[in-house]
Amino acid sequence: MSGDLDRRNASSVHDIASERLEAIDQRYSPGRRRLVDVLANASHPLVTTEITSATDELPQSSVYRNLSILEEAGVVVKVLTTGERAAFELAEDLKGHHHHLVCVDCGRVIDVDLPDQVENLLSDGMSSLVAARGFTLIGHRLDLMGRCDQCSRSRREESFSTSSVK
Amino acid sequence: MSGDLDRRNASSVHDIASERLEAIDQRYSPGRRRLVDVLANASHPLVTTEITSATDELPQSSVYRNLSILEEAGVVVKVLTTGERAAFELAEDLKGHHHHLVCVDCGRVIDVDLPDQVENLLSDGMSSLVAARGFTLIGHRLDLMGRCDQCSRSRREESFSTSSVK
DNA sequence: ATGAGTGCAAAGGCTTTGCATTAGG
DNA sequence: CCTAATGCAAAGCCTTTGCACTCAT
Repeated sequence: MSGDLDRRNASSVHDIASERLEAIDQRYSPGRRRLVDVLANASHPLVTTEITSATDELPQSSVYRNLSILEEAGVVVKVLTTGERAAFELAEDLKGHHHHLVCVDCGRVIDVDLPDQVENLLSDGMSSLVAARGFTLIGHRLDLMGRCDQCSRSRREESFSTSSVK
Repeated sequence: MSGDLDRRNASSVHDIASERLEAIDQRYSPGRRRLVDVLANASHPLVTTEITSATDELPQSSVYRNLSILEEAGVVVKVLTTGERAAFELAEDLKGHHHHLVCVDCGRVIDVDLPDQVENLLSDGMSSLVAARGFTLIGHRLDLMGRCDQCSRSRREESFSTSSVK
């Protein structure tokens, strides 16, 4: 289901992005290419502020506008993790199928891969279950929620200083 | 990990909500009770507009403010589904552990339960994987993405009218 | 009476849109 | 040349906040 698509090299990402934009009559402009570049090099979904600061030659409006177009073209997807601002990453078939490991305290997100066994269970294994609800299964989104080392540590320190208050 | 907690009856939900608010020195006011009621009767996470229309005796500000307090108390959680507005549902231990079936076209969300086999795999089975990344596993969030009957149907109709354009 | 909770309205912040300018085909 | 893409600024929309009023303790 993923396989060879998981190992897109940098150039093919741009090629595909270009193709998909063409498919909806859009150009692969320098600004859009820049956005794809930034997202391709990120190891986690980026919120708009991260994107604008990483590409500060691009004005906010262009970032938002092009992100929206890239999303429409199926090049990027909007992902929602901790509950604050929207974040973006490359579409699954460009970035490779993966999941997120989210720190419930600081909101940090790390990309992770799951064993094939789990992936198969979540794709093939669930199709009948969703069919019973009148749905056709297309994919899944799994976030593993936890606490990162750093946050675990500061939590421990807190417990030391404050006995039980707050 | 869930078990008996999964079958909260209506009264215990309010009892627990009351307890948790007390725990952070907040009252279980009528407005807050109303919000819990609405969320308890929902079969899917509600966006704020759904909540305000369901409880139109409550002004927006109270809805937001109380939702925020209920969240702080651990009575409700903010969930993010398709990528637009924030939605709310009762906390896992009040509503029971479950997952979401999301229509990628219309954004409709339905609550679903997964087989124990899958749940176990996602909880116990993944802890070592996340530990390798320096995380302590707390839980998981799984959305099954698909297309609902209704959207599948309108999609088929589209294909009839337009040959391949757009 | 005293403080929490409420409601209205205004402010805030992220996101979108209008419009004139620039650039690619 | 003509349309798409860009940049700036203004507008929009969801959400938060200030402040006075009401209710419960």
